[in-house]
Amino acid sequence: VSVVAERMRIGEVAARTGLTTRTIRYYEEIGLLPGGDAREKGRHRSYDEADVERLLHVTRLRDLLGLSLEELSELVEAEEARAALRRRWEETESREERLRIVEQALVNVDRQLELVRHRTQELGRLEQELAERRKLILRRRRELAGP
Amino acid sequence: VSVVAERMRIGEVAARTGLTTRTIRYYEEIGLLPGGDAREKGRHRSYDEADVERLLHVTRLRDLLGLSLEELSELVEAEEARAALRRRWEETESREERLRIVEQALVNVDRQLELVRHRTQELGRLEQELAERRKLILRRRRELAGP
DNA sequence: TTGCTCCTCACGTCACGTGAGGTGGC
DNA sequence: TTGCTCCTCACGTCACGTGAGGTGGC
Repeated sequence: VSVVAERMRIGEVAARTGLTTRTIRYYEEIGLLPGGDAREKGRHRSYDEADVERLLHVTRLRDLLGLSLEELSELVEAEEARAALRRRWEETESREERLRIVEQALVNVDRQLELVRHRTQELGRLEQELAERRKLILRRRRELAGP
Repeated sequence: VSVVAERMRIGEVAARTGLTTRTIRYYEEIGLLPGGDAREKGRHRSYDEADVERLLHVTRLRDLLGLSLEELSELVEAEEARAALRRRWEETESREERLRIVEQALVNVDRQLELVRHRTQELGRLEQELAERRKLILRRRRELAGP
């Protein structure tokens, strides 16, 4: 029993994602967001819940990993393909095809995990160095306050 | 016994920091890098070890924390003031002034530490969610491979 | 029907990249 | 003196911001 997808306009998507409408339109322009292919010029854009989640995920990767939009496109492209395939999941009775889809999803999430962990390590090193500096400062302060 | 500061030109600084000469000149242009105030137009720029370390630190904050150059300037401004004051450290016999310098350095490093830790937390949450997703995918794969 | 939101240009900005043509210093 | 590096414009690009003027749909 599938529910009809809740449709929203760009303003609501902007409010829910914290992005501007300009940014959302720009992402469609460069192909990062699919964008209703069959929209007549001048008519309003329409989005659903999946679009919001996609935007939230993409912008999180953008901010936390510092990726360019082109890199993001590549990273998420496979994911898109997966989503498209997943829509065919129900229709797909072939076990081999289902395995292919799942395998692809795994490669994808693993790539993202690797990037996140690498970043975390770099941040860890930076934190260590800052903490070391802090110690030095504290020591100097103690010496000054001392006898 | 202080050593005469090792002077280098912009190309060497670029090589050692991984930045382009254009970026280094741009940072000077916007005031992020002090830049030899008294350089005759057309003459070569000159840098020392401290400049290299400053650039390395600043670009690390830029990349890992995603700060704008203006935010970076503010964050590092206090640091610059500190460095300037530190040069006067030797000449400063006043205990109160030395304490002020050390106190300022502490505030500064603490601000940077807070930003780093906040980032680390956000990355941690993202990693958790991705790991969760990975589990789901693995479960699906098992089900497909099963009987 | 009236507002509010959305639409499409189109120019501005930030943080540089990329030459073009010319001078400096080991 | 000859190369190589550096110099200063100055225009291009990426990822949007910011209006201007006009239409769409509850």
